[in-house]
Amino acid sequence: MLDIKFILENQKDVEEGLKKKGYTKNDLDINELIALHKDITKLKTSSQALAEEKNKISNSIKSANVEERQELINKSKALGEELKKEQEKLDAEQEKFKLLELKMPNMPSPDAPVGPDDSGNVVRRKVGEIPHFDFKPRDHIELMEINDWSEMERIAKISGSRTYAIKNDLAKLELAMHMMVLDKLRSHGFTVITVPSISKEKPLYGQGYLPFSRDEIYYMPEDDIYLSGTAELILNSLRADEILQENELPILYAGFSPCFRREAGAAGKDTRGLVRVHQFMKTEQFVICKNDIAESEKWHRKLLEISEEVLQDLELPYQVLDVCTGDMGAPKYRQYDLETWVPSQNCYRETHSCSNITDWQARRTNLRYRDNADGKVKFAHTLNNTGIATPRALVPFIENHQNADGSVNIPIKLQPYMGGKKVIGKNL
RNA sequence: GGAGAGUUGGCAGAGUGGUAAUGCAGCGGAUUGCUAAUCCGUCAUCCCGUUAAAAGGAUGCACAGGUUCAAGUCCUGUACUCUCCGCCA
Repeated sequence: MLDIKFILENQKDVEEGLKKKGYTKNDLDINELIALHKDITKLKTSSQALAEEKNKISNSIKSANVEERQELINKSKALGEELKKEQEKLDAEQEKFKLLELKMPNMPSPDAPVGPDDSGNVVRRKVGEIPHFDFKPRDHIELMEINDWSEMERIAKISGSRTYAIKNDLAKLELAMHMMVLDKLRSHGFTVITVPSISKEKPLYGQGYLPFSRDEIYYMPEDDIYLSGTAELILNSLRADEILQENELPILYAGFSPCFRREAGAAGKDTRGLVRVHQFMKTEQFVICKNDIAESEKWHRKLLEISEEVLQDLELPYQVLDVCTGDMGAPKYRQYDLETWVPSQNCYRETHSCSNITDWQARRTNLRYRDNADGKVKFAHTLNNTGIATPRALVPFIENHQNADGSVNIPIKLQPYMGGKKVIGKNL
């Protein structure tokens, strides 16, 4: 959500920002928004004048004598009727305004690459060496089969497509990765928190999932409840409607939760294996900081650095993608994706997504803090990044670390979380 | 699932249908000076207005309705919190 005052004062910049994000006038016309705002202001002024008059009369009734009293009551009643009509008009206009306002994307950073879609994304750097195998490497599905690590076919009959069941050391590995990342985040000052995977509707608007991508979300009508696609949803609303003290900031959360996605738009993509499933586990990094672009950009770099560290600890080759304006989602100001090398696909696949949302979400959740310098109440900035998401992260992990016999090496940083094991596999 | 109690500003906490007390914290100012105290203003959103302020006004007591000239206060519904009972990993 953008401040209407900002839109009024920077109309050209906002139009430019919308264009960069790939919006046309048909998608979203800010002139419509501005016209509505003008109407609303007019209606407010006239209805407030009416309310003022009515209040004056009402307040005089108490001390009026019997003769005057009935006349004043009648007058006030008449004004009340008039006011009600004005109010109804105002409410209708405001409702329209709100709907439009919720559709307004965040303005992209001037530093973000400009492009229409993922073709405009820019690789900033590649880290780690792509492995060269002196044997024919297996893909993660074969590796799971020969090591007795999964029940993919059986579980599909029970839970449907895009689900997974993994077992033995691979199941342990999944949890070990989360434990490692949670410990790392704790050492960086994050508060470890496990959060629900169910949510009411309002937080989805707060995050900016709605009104944009309803198709992606599981909904349970009997309870009017949604399944969360990420802990970001919950963490973003955890402090909603609060006015924090500046010295409480930054707030750093390391949130762990099962995550659910319908993958409605992904039919045919990644149908086999662990890359794209309806239910997964994610450890999420979430930051609430001051309304200061230098400050939130600092945290943006920090979050990216932490997830790069995670991939380095897991000894996985990856690249840092600077996501372009047309490919980043509506809430984002700047977005970096980390893509990790997947040998069987001979390409990098997204495993982390690191975003600076500035105050766009905080306006939607009404999350504010009192600034120490001027005592004013301001909207906070929020940021989020993946810590680790499984089972997707297991795909590059077992493929990159595989041996000729199908066993998989465990990097040294992860070994403590695997009971000291250096290698896992059936024949060990 | 059942019974009862509750929800007032950043926090604490009054409020019997007639302009939301008071204290603490924050911010601004004044004053005295001795490391702090005192006093005044401000301290949720919006309108009008202004170079910027000030002054003025509207709204705001969990949310949504209703009754009334007038609702924090009365009525209805919903959400949430607490206590007890039931069920339960």
